[in-house]
Amino acid sequence: MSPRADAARNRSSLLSAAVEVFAEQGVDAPVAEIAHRAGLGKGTVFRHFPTKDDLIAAIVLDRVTRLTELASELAGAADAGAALLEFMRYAARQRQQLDLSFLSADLGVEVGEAQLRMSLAITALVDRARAQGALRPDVTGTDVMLLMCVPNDVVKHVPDARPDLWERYLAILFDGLRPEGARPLPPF
Amino acid sequence: MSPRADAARNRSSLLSAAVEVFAEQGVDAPVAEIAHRAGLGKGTVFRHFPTKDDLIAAIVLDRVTRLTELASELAGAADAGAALLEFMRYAARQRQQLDLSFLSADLGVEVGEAQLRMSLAITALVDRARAQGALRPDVTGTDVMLLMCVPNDVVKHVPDARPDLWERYLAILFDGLRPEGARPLPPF
DNA sequence: CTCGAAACGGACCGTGCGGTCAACTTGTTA
DNA sequence: TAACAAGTTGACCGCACGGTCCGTTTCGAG
Repeated sequence: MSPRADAARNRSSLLSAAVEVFAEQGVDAPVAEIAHRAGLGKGTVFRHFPTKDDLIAAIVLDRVTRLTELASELAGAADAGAALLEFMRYAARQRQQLDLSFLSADLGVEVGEAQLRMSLAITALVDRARAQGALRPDVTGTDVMLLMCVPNDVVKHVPDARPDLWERYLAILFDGLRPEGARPLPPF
Repeated sequence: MSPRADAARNRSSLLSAAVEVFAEQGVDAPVAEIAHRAGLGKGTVFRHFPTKDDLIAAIVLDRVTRLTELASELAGAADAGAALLEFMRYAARQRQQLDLSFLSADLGVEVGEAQLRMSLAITALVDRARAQGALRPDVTGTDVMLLMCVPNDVVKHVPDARPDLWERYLAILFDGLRPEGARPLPPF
């Protein structure tokens, strides 16, 4: 049986509302607020997502999937270094709109598998960029995956920052990933 | 009137216990746990620190002050670049032991002033390093202050990481701050 | 040693949250 | 349109936390 029409509509309303509310108030925002924003009752939220973490997981899954798709598309670009930079820009923009850490906090197996797929796609991108000499030889896909959240995390600490301030720190970070003048790295 | 001897002792026990507990469980750890760890009653915590935030502020104040002192000492070093790197290493180690963000979250004026003093000391260090050609021309003290938390924040996302993994990301970051091969930075 | 003030302890209170449930409404299908 | 399953609702529950309060203990000055 496919879900009832209104149920499907409400589910997606809830997801939109959750993204909005989490963006404004952080993930600690009460579930009731999300329900209200979607014009629904609190019980409905729990009908669609048995637990608040399940709701968060659904959002994270969507975002991780998008990132994976972009990384895969970019894998064929001629200039892998430029492609990687574009990927990191997209990730930063996505994270600027809603800051959810999708790395820690084990949310279910489904998200875990999606994270793994993303990790693979990023590693492919990084490997090509490194092979083309756009990255220092000792940097890995895992490094990039960990570092790609940095620009937003940094900017979060400055109040009233211009919305594109993260570009500045992405630039510094990316210069640190380049081969020019790179000192050998401590081991993983 | 100076405080009673046992009161002073208990106050410092509470601070130690709070550092321990916050390090293990994060700042959301219940106050009762801290009291228990110090072998005291919950009421005693609130006698010394009217609010949980006041307790956190006391810890932050201590750590910011230490950083400021170190930065001041290092200001006279011959190699300002090396001095700055050492400063960032100390900051990372301190933050590894207990991860408290002392940048956001306005904790009282006292902490605010201490943050300002630290900002000044770091800027002095950075200015000297830049003048010596150890840093790219367009990087500022504020940049470094924002970025010095990065290595720990990154490592936080990887479970079971070797305790000195932050060194790797500090190295990448610092290479990004160096003048070699630096692209011009987007504005502040 | 005495005694008052300072410090302590932990039962207690209010609040806000995630999650439940049983009565009610609505979409769908035959 | 009848009738049932699917969906919705918001009052309700339990819990955990920050903070209060007052009876009790302890320090230390005289």
